[in-house]
Amino acid sequence: MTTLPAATPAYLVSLNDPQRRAVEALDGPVLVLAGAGTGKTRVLTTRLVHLLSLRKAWPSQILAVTFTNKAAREMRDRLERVIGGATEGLWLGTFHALAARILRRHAEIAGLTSSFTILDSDDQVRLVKQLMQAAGIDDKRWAPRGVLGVIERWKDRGLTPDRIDAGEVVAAVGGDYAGGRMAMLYRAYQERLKALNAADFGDLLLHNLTIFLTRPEILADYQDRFHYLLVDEYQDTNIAQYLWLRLLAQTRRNICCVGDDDQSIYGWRGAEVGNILKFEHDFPGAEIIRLEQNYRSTPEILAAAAHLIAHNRGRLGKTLWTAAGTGEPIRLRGIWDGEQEARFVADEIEQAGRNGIKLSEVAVLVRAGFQTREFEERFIAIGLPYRVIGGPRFYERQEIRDAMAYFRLIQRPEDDLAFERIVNTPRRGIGPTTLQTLHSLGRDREIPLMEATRLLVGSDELRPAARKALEGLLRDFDRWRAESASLNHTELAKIVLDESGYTAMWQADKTPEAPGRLENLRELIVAMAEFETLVGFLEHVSLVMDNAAEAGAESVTVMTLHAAKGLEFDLVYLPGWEEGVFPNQRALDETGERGLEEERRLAYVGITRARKRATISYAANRRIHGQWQNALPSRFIDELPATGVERDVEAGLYGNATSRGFTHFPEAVSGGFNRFSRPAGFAETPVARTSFTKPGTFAVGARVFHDKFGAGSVTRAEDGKLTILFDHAGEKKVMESFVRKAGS
DNA sequence: GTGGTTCGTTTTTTT
DNA sequence: AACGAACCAC
Repeated sequence: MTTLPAATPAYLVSLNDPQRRAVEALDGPVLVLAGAGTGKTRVLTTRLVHLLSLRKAWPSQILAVTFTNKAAREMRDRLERVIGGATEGLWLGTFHALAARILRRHAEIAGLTSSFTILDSDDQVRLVKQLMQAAGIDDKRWAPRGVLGVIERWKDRGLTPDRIDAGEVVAAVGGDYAGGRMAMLYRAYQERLKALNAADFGDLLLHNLTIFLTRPEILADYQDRFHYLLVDEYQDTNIAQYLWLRLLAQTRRNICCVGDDDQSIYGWRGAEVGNILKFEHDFPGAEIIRLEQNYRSTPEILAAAAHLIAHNRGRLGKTLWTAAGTGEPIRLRGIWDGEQEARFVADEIEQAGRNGIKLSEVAVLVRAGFQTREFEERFIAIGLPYRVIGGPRFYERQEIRDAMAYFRLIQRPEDDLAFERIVNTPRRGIGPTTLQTLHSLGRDREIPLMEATRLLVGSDELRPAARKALEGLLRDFDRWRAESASLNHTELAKIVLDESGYTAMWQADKTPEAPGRLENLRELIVAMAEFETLVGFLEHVSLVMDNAAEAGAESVTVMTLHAAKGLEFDLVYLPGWEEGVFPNQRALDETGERGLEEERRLAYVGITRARKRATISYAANRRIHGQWQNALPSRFIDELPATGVERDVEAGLYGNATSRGFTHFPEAVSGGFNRFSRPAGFAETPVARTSFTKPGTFAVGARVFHDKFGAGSVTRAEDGKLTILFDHAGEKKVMESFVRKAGS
């Protein structure tokens, strides 16, 4: 190593050699391969500290990207602790938050305005479903979620509809889904988003790419601005994110990516391990630094993890080691059924608690969310305090989204998705029929639903009850909007929830969840208070808000393996290591060998969460979807080392054969992607599409026909609104769109 | 338009 | 088994 400067800053002294190199290699491309528990976060923050204290760059010239808000928050907190409040101007955030910031500045280039909304997944699905129905595509044969999944994977790859149409991506995965009409649906979806002035999460990145590629001077500006780039969890980046980074780093080439190819577990949502594997190729002359000294786990835990992950091909390769002395062996337990497995785990944890282990240092890590239930039931039965991480996020809860829809609609009356969400919540007697009428007019005139409502309440088109309800709603919104100018936004929010009857709706609700929902609404108001404006708050909710109540009482943590990445516990329980469950059968079916390797990395992540002891278990019988099933031990169990693992399998679990006699299922189905290649079946039902007349078609005296009121004569015509004397229904005011020439 | 009943589905999940 | 969506009867 080079000679140390006279005064080595304190923050460098306690680093080990590779860590220090990773901190000090400020210029040029650097890839830090940081194994589990090797002090990655520390290196990242110290590097930022180093950059700033050497005055290599101002905070505003540094771009630091993370995946989760939690990671971004942690990094900022740690940084501020070391250097005080001087992080002002630093571009630190998630890919999506940073991309949104850039997109707001240049929204017009992507065909949006700077006030565009960011859709949540619920909005997305509803939108796709509508498009499918409009196109006459059966949404039962092809799940809207599936369609959305394909679109999102395309976006993950940076593919715009043009590039799909150009056939550039011959193997565009999922192109044959929805009867081969995916490309058309994708285009329609994007057009609809543009019309709504909205973007989904994928768009944030995708539009950034479009801006950078079509406006070189804007790209140059950002390239010039960011002197140093820092990227966390690089193994989780998708292609769009990779392209985004590459464009920004192209000129200065001061990019430092930190990641671990062995912990890449998000391939199913577009992450490309390839990005980390080909870093050297993309940035020639890149320095590769391996962090291999583990400060977390015992040698037994590391050996088990290493032995297992060695079964994967195409790794960059790392060998974790530790200075720590011998610990306990990994424990392996074969158990009769799932219930007894939960009993075993619960009893052990209870025992550990009595022996002075803090429950907050114990975790149960499962493959899939549904597996938590068995443990919860058992924990409740014996009174063991626990918490489940995951489940719906705060802002994904129904009541929060409903409330947000009200706020969105005040801010942007043309937000049709928000309108649809709350037009009949609480119940106002607005059903599908009325809604369809609104839609027809909106589509015909190309006006938002709110505007269509305004027109329709001035006519006799709607049933009196519906008309009255909508009139009231419209008045409410006009009033709220007027008040929003003078009132503070939390006050306004309270008024809206109160006057809309939304709060009352939940107060009247007798289900056990109702009180919790009211509590959440109060929490929402509290959260709002931290923001200056409603707009600022809306952005926060779409992009940044995550699960509250992280810390808390002394309790066992139950969560999925995915959620556990980045965390550590003294004692870790890894139940359900059975073929089909883990590795997950669907992962195997859909992505074959690649899927298997990702499952294996998941196992690796699981084991390496443990500081002192890892306990793996599997059950011979398990009830899945209410049906009892036999299960074979996971193949991963065979991949654990012979030494350092203590095996204890109940006698007679698998007949007389050992688990090894008749191993595993045949290899994954060849071809994969079986949900994208279903045989063609019955014909699709085309949806009847009424054709509408354009305004100004009818003059006084014209004979017309209306679906509801029958035939009649026009007595007055103005501005698309007609007064008609119907032969049987009397005189009515009617929107021109809803009548046609008599006899046609 | 609403409320009750049956039918079908069921990974992982951040932003 | 359990939840949500779709369907049917009021």
